[in-house]
Amino acid sequence: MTDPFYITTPIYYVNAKPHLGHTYTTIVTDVARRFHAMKGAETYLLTGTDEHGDKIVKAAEQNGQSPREYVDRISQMFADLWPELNISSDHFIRTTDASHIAVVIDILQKIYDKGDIYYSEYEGLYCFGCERFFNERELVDGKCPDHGTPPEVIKESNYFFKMSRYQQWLIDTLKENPDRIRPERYRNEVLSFLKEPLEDLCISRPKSRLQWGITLPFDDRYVTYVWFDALINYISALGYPDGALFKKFWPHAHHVVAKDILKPHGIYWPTMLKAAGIDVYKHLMVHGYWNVEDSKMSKSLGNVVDPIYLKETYSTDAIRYFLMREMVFGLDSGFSESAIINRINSDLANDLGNLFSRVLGMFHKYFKSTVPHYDPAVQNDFQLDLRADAETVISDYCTAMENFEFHKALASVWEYIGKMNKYVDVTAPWELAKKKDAKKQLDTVICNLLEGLRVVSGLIYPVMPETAATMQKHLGMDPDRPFYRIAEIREWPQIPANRVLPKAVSLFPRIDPETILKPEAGPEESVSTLPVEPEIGFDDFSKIDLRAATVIHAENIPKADKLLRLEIDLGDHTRTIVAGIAKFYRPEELLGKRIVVLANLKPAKLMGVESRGMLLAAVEKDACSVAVLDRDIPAGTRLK
RNA sequence: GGCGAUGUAGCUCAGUUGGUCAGAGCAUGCGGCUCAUAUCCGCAGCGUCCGGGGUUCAAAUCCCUGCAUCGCCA
Repeated sequence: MTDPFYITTPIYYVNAKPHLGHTYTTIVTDVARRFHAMKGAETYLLTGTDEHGDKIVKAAEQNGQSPREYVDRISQMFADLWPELNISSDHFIRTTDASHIAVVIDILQKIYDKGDIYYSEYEGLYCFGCERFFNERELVDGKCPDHGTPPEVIKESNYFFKMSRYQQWLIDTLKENPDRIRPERYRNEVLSFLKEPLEDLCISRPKSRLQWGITLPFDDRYVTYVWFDALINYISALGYPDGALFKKFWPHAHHVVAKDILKPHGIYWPTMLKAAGIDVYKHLMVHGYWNVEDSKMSKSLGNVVDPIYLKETYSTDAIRYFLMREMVFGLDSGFSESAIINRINSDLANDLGNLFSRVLGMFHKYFKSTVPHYDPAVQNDFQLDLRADAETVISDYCTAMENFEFHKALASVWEYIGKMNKYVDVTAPWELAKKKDAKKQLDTVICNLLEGLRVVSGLIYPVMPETAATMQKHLGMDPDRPFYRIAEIREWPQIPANRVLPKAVSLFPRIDPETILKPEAGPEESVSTLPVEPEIGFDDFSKIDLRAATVIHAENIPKADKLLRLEIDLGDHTRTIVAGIAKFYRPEELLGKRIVVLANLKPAKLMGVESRGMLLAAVEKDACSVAVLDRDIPAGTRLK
């Protein structure tokens, strides 16, 4: 009856810890899966990790581990995180799994036998420091952006997948299936990309450069390019080609990805599937980015986007709600802790939590915790009809959820919550309780409110499963039922008369923004009153590698009104640093200055620019002065 | 440089085919209730619907142009 529902996250690249972006994507898939289960579908949720490629080898080296040890460790961090956020996948795939590797080899061989893979020589600009090719655009003044050295032209032979052969087919199939890639803007993006001739895809890396990958079945001197390997996870996980899961779920595949990996999923993957003789996935759902504003100046950005920090500070359900309510699927959204607190306080605490509390409070007070008899005949004494409104909200909600318009789905539920609050106000049960002849009315009013809460609890389940369960427990519903199907939620009334309900609890305590956002005051406000840091010894100081450096280039970073990007000369090499002084210095003011740089600071990415070190400056709220050396000294000289 | 998108109240955004379209939520101010987590309900603002031109009886909505922001591509 209801189609099976197969939904995937991308497999996450294990060169970094899980962060907010991974969290959002994965929660989306979990919410969608739970919703489809409510519609009666058999569901399958796949996530996992992508573990091959040269970036992994580098990251492992930096951590002093073998690639295997490293990927095991990071992969486990992902696997451990999802249950913390109430996400349970049906399978967690790793591209280092033997079963996955076997399928990749199978697909490669199939496409190779078909004649869609050929061997060819390639010439390009190669940086030996980075161990990778660059194209002209990526170079800065013709030099490697990381090493400051000019790349060399080298020739390399590789295997290529004839992606170009499927260009017209891909265009046609996208036009025949206008909703394959959603939202529409991303479909248009892919189509516009396809207006230009498609280049064939290089799918191998010589082992002289990279060993950490899947060896090509037809040439053991090469390993498979990481994207070609990775995408296949979506079918290898289901036991392609003959697995029962593959047969059942693959025709109903929905991939959820962030917009940065639109091209591999919108172009590489369908052409790969076509070449291998496999049907294309049903939907590719593309979402935007969370633009993070750090509200706590002294806390690193990393902390705020750390899923565990968020969960521990705000609760899993609150974070899930915030992410689903705040972002319009497909568009970018702002992320800040004050926005989270705002949502929690107004939507969760004031609207839903307080409604739950006031309804159950009256119920226990007026009915001694025992559910009264529901008499539909007593309806209509008031202008509001919670039962009819429930029908409407359930329909609106379902439509929105099916279209991945989670924010709309939740907004419609909250509209209903608003109606319930209004209903309490208009019916004024506390007045009815005082009148002797209004018992029947009071019964009906409370029953309607309990039923309304039941509907709400059912609908919020995909987003807030814990809260749904708590509400249902206090409404006397079956505690063993994880969720209710849409068709069941529609039935009204359902809460049995005479059932005794447990005392209410507070679903969402209000959060005082001060307690979370205040404690670690930013250096901006408090520098003048801060005591000097605790004493350190000389050995502590000697860990700090300060160097004289000359600014050879400076520019503003687009979109970042506080940041400047500086190229600095350190004597034997140059490097890029990012400085948060754009409000006080124009780029040209800094050119040629002899500044002081903390040279052994761990690199960090700011607004997409990697900063390798930081300059020293005296900073307060409205002023800033960069430390400069007052006499000539060679760049690179150490300060001590 | 090419293609595309967006620009609506302090903030985040709805506004389908041009005619109650000037809206919602949050924030702000005022009033009301007391069942409730100082919550809830009601009322009130503030907008040159980016600027300029045009089509039309009528445009936030269509056309042209300028500016700004963003995305993709080169």
